[in-house]
Amino acid sequence: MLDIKFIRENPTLVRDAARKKHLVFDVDKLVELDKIRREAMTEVEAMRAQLNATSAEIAKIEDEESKKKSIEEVGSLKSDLKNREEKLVKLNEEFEVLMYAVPNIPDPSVPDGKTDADNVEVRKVGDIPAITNPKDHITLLKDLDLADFERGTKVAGFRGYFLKNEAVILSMALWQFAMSELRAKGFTALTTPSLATDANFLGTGYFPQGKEDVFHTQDDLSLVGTSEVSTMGMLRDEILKEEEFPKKYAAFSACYRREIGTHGKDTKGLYRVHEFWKVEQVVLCRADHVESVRLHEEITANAEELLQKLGLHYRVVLNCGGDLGQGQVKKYDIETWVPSQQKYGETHSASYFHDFQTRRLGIRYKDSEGKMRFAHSLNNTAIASPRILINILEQYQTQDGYIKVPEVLQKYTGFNTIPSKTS
RNA sequence: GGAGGCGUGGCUGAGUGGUUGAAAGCAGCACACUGCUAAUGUGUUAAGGGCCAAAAGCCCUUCGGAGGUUCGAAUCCUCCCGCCUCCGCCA
Repeated sequence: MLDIKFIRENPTLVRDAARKKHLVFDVDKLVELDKIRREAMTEVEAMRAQLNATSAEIAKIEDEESKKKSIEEVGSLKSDLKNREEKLVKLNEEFEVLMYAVPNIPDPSVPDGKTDADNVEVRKVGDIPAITNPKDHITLLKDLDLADFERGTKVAGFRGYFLKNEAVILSMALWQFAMSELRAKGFTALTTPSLATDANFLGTGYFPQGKEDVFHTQDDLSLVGTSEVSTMGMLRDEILKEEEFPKKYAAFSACYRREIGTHGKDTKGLYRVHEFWKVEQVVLCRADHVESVRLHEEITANAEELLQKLGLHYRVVLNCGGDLGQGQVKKYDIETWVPSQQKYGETHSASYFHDFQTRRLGIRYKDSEGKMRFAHSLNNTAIASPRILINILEQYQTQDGYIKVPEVLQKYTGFNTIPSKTS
């Protein structure tokens, strides 16, 4: 959500933002509605003022007879007011719908483009591992008895899976590794609720537009697709202390995604699943663009450092306008090398929002001049598993059929290799 | 599952139908004073919004949330949410 005053003064910026993000949004309609709404508001408020003044007078009247008379006189004013209030409520509802659909303004450095195919590569890090005839992760998982997809779908339906044996331990090692690294950088470790109320989804920008993408329960709670929802929600309606900034959280939770728009895509294996686990970096800072940018680079670097320590080859891409979410100002995706496909697959996503989320969530602080301000927010993946297992298994496979465990994980796994089970 | 209690400003906490947007304390800010670095005194400090070019000013809304009663509600009624206590149940 943006400040209506900003929208009023900069309709062109909003219009351009929608165009760049390839979103349909009618700014002129919003500005016009805002005008009508304010006129109605002024009217209603004037009537309320009159009513309030009259009530105050009535309180002072001693004589019962004239008191009664004054009370009767208020009647018509009240019914008139009620009518106008009802109209105003409707206008406000319409206004709110549009306000929740306003796109945030992308940074000028965001390239034009429609889909992820138009994203711009920023850098490649590490070397493409030299593996002849690499097996894909599904084959590896089956050969080494690390997953069961058949019974996964039996139990959980399409995209269901069981991880088994070393794959389980490897996943847990990854979470521990990510947590330890981030804690060493001053992040606060959290486990967060996977079930959350609508307000949290609305506040982070996933609702109302993305309502179809999440699982709902019969108790008005929905399953989060990322712990960003619950972590940001944790601070909803709070007034924070400026000196606490930047607040950095390493938030771990199960994540659930319906993947309704992707039915035909990535139907095999661990790349696109309904249920996974993720350590997420969530950061709040003071309302300062430069600080947001600095931290955005920092959380991107944090994720890269994890990948480097894991010895994985990856690249960073700058997402184009069409590949940005409604609230995102700028986003880097980190794509990690998948040898069997000879291409990169998305494993991380780092974005910043300015005050788009915090304005919806009501996360504020008092600045040094005593002015109330909305904080800025950012987030990035640290490690999402099982997806990252694809890259590890494939990049660490050997010609002999076993898989080496990345050195930094060995102290968590307690083993150095995942042996081949096939003879 | 049963019974009861509670939810007030950054924090603690008073307030049960009419200048109460809300006492008091703490914290914050400003000024004054003190030769000692923190105390004392005085004043001041809620948020969101509308009118306005802006300031000043005026006005509206907000005492967990949503409705209702009333000329008038933090205060009465209904529902919902959250917290606490006791009993039961389960581990």
